[in-house]
Amino acid sequence: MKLELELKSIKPMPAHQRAMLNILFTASWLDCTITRQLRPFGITSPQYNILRILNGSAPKGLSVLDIKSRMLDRSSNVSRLVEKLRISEHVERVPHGKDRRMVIVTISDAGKKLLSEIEQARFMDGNGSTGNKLSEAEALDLALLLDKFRE
Amino acid sequence: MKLELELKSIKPMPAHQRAMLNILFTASWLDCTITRQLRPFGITSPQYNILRILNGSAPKGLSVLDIKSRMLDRSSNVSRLVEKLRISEHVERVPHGKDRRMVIVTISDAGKKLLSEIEQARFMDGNGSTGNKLSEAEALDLALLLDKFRE
DNA sequence: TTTGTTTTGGTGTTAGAACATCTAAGTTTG
DNA sequence: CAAACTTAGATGTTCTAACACCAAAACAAA
Repeated sequence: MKLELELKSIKPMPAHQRAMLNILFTASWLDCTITRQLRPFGITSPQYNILRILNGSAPKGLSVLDIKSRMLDRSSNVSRLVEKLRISEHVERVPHGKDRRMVIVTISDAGKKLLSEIEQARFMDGNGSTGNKLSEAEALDLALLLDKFRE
Repeated sequence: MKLELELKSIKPMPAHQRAMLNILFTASWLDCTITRQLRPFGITSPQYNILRILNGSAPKGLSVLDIKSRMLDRSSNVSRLVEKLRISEHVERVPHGKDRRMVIVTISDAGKKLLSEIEQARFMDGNGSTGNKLSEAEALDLALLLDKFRE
């Protein structure tokens, strides 16, 4: 649906403002659907984000700051999120050998299992994952425009 | 900067996933810059959103549910946000004549003044508002792709 | 009318975001 | 070496998002 209809906006907006509001609105919409998809698995969206980051760098682990620099939302509190994931046994924490300030976090087997379960469920869900209405070329285009938007 | 660089991602991502992550990342980035711009004015980003909505429908006011349906982030708690804005005297609340369940919220003169101050400051800021690196056509394109993404 | 349902807005609760601050370990410099 | 500074991570605090739930008013049906 067009943004103007979603927001019941009457007056037409300038193109740049429309793009900006649309980014915020679409992200909020997307975050909402992801949260809904994750709920049955007892995991939150930032926790899921961390798990995917760790999975991407497995079998090597990452330090807390490394995780933070790779996160979508960099204002979040990685220490506490990692602690939650450790309690639910989806990640493991080992002190770094050389630098005793550092903690290396790795995804556990249970964490990997959870990720694949979630991936399966999302695939089953709405005949493929969210946002697949776009063609391959359009998805590439969208990503490029967003990169440029942030410049 | 390219998303892959921002997130220090090594492996190339499928186009749809890249678009999705880019939406979330860009929105988080955008929200962060907006929050920083609003800080000197003692107002939060959802509060600012409400003020703009009310300004758009002034001099008529809107009910709480009407505001909610027009918000970017629809999960937010409009009652409490409006109460904050009422305390800071940027909005006024009057009970609806006919339907005593309803409350009509309108922007105050102080609220309008704040909005124009913010607009000025944002214009002064980074030689125009955020996201202006896009051409008019690109901004239109981006908005269209986001509309399609949500389908 | 009375009873049940829907709509509108407010509130209670919990987890996390947004900030600052703190401790310990490492690094640099005099 | 010691003192100053930097870095990594944890923690304390405040505010709010995300949910559920509640009360009152309007509405509908018997």
